[in-house]
Amino acid sequence: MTANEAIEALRSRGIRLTPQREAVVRAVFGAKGHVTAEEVHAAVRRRMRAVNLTTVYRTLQLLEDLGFVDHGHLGHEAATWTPAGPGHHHLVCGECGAVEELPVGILEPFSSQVIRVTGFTVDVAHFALTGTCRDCASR
Amino acid sequence: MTANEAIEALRSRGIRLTPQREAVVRAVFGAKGHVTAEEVHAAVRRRMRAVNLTTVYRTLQLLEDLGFVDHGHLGHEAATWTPAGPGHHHLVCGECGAVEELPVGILEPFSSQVIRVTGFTVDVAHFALTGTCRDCASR
DNA sequence: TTCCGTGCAAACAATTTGCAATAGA
DNA sequence: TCTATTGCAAATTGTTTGCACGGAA
Repeated sequence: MTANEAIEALRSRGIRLTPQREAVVRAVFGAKGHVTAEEVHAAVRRRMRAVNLTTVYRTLQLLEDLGFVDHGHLGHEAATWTPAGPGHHHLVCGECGAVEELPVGILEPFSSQVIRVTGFTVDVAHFALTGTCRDCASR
Repeated sequence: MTANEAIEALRSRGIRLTPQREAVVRAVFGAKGHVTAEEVHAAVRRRMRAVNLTTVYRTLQLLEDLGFVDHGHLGHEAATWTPAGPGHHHLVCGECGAVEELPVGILEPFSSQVIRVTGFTVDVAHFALTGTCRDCASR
């Protein structure tokens, strides 16, 4: 889904299209990777005079409810948003903060085992796993 | 490690043993499972007149630095502490909040694959995975 | 016109920090 | 004694909420 498609989807569902919402959509879909609400806020401000952080949060929430974006937690800090998609798992180094992305498929055997044993459907992408990266481990 | 052992270990390392610290140690080691700082605070208060929440946080931090306890995150709310140990992984149901514990061993094949491919040593127990439990999934 | 959406300020929860008073060793 | 530890209040960070005004449809 592209920014334009998301905007069109909003309109066709009868959801009011405001310049703020359009700007937030473009910021999330236009970002390279994960963005925090603050980052979206900053990006939006670059194009519009003033948009409230609250509005950014509310719009991200709306977009998530509609299934257009997802959010996850890379660590103790702010949540991050991405356009909705298959997602990937994150490994965050507790020492240096480096983030490594893994395709969710790598956890596939694990997820199926879990669902078989416990009935739990795992949402692998929501919380990151922490650990120690190669560089920090070798110190 | 038991509460008494932890207390003895503090003493033998020349770390000042205050009644507050002793109480926090007993609260964490005496709890059935994971406890939040608030819960430790409440438990401690049951035995002592007044201990500050700040002191509870500081003591938990100290105990963690010494390797006597670990903390993890089950969801968006408060962190939880447990006596240090092999740990287990947590699956939290996003719908109903049910928590399922898994021995970390179940992730062993995954962890070794990750360390082989990326060099990352995964700390499987720190953040919980989210998902949907059997009951909620069948609704 | 009619609500929905926005901005603002204030509320929130979990946790941390500065600093003076206090109490272990 | 002398420094580590405590308590208290205030600061922080990320996020949410209440409410009156303003703007999409």
